[in-house]
Amino acid sequence: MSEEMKHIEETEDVWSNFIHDFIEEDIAPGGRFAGMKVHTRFPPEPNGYLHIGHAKAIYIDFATAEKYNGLCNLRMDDTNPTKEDVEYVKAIQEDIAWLGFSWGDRFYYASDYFGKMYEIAVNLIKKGLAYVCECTAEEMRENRGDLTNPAISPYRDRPIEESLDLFKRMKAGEFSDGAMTLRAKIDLASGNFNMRDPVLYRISHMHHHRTGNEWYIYPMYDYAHPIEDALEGITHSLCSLEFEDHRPLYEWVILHSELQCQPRQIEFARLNMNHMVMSKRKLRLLVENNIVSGWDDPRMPTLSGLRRRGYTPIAIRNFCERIGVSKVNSVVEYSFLEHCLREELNISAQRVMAVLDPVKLIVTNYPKDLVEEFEIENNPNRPEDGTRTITFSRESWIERSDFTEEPVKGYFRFFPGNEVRMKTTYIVKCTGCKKDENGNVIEVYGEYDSATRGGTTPDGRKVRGTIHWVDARNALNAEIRLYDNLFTEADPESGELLDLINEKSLQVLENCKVEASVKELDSKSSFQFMRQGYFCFDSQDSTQEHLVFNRTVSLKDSFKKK
RNA sequence: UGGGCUGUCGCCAAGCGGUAAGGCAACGGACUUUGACUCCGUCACUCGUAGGUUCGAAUCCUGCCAGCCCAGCCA
Repeated sequence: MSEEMKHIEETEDVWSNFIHDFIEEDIAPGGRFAGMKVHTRFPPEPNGYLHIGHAKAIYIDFATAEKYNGLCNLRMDDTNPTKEDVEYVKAIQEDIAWLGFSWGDRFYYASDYFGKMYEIAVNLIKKGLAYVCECTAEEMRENRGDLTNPAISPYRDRPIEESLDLFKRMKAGEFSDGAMTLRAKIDLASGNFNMRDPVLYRISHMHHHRTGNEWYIYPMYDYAHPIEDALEGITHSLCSLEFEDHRPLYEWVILHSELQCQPRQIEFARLNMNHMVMSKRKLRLLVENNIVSGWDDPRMPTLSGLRRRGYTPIAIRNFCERIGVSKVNSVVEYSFLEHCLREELNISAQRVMAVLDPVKLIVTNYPKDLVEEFEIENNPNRPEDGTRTITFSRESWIERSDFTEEPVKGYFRFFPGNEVRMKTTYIVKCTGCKKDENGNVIEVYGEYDSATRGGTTPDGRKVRGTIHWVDARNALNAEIRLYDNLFTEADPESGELLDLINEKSLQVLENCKVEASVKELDSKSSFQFMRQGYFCFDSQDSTQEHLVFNRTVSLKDSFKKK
């Protein structure tokens, strides 16, 4: 079997969904796109940062093209100057590239096609398929009819020449915003409101981030999108479910535009997740009100926020792949995203030892001036990642929760009389502790067994507990930040903005102790924090004193009472 | 109320007339120099519901029920 065949077989094993069924039907002999290369597009409006919900759409658009050895374009859908800004364009490109998808040299703007769209509109008027309407927004609303009554349009039968003249003058900027619109002449009685003579063009004297003040009229999504797709030779225009009702209009525009390419629109359900808010409007409010530090605040569900929180592109892509594609309005559990990260980090993350809540351990029978070096693997799952050297001496920092005076049944870490393995070094027997006047443990004492170097037991005795630790002589003091989603489960869509903030989404742990080797590791690496989960450096603020604990990965209590 | 769409395990999701894949979560257990990871086991006699067609239905037909989307000069 050739590599290519193998690849195809593998990808087919991974997913199969209704979109593929349509595509396969289309590219099969005799199909709508027989013999053509599958061509998709991802068309964000540059009015905000991309979030995990967009990742699903990006994945579907790009991975579907990849699966059929086709192409996927990246296009800024910038047909509404009142909402868009260049600031977002770069961020969008960066996030998609970060996910590992490439649009090659096919980066476009809808605004590139304004001229062609205008020509097509003129032609529509000439064919009697569009007319200039002078209804105000209110009149339009009043005339729209309702579920059972058809719409009314007083300007519908305006002579072609008159519409042509008016439309040209609209373009020339003769009329003020809202004075008139260009409308398609379709069906005022349609049960589908999108077909009740939809607006094709509106007047706006606003400055456009790319075309400046060249245009006074801007095309509506329903008119612009099919033309953009057709001009780019898109075969499959994949979008979310709320556009199902727009498909007849999409097809109407394609048909009457008389363009060569006739793309097929296919809709899928957008991503919903518990514990996360995907509303761009709300995310923007958080940023504008400085409730978060920016779109890339690690508590945000944006791709840039998730990136700073330690998420990797592979984890997010795997997630998108495994949630599948369907037309069911579903809510994916956040734990599934966490799983995908954990799964990837377990393979790729470089390990390092750290103590979040330190208490000192003194090995009383260990020579005062002795320092021993040990080699420890960077990643037990991947020996090729090599080892690093750590030191061990008389005093170490251990986790406060790794010692107790009164062990519950099943507890097998430090308690007086119990032996514990300090990872990679020795087996240490707990001999007691020292407390302050309030009864808080301030030091733990133990005696090591020099015959157990490397953590082995020559006599074969079993030692169940193995703990992580950091040499007190050279430990780095660190502030570790635990990040979680900004939003709570509580009714994210209806609550007030401030009510949605989860105060526990950022916890700062001071006085954490991290092993000295950290300064030599790449600041973009993820690290596994023993027994607790993973943490990583914040790629925006990667000083050695600032580690970001990846809260997304299991903070569940690892010790279960039995 | 008109139009469109959807209902398979707590959550995703295969299935396309031949007798319910898989993943997440959960729960047992094994293993373990991370109580992690890994592994192994349990977890839908049933596919929104009521009928019908069929030797046979989650899959076809009909009715009903539930949910989502649409009356922006937003996308």
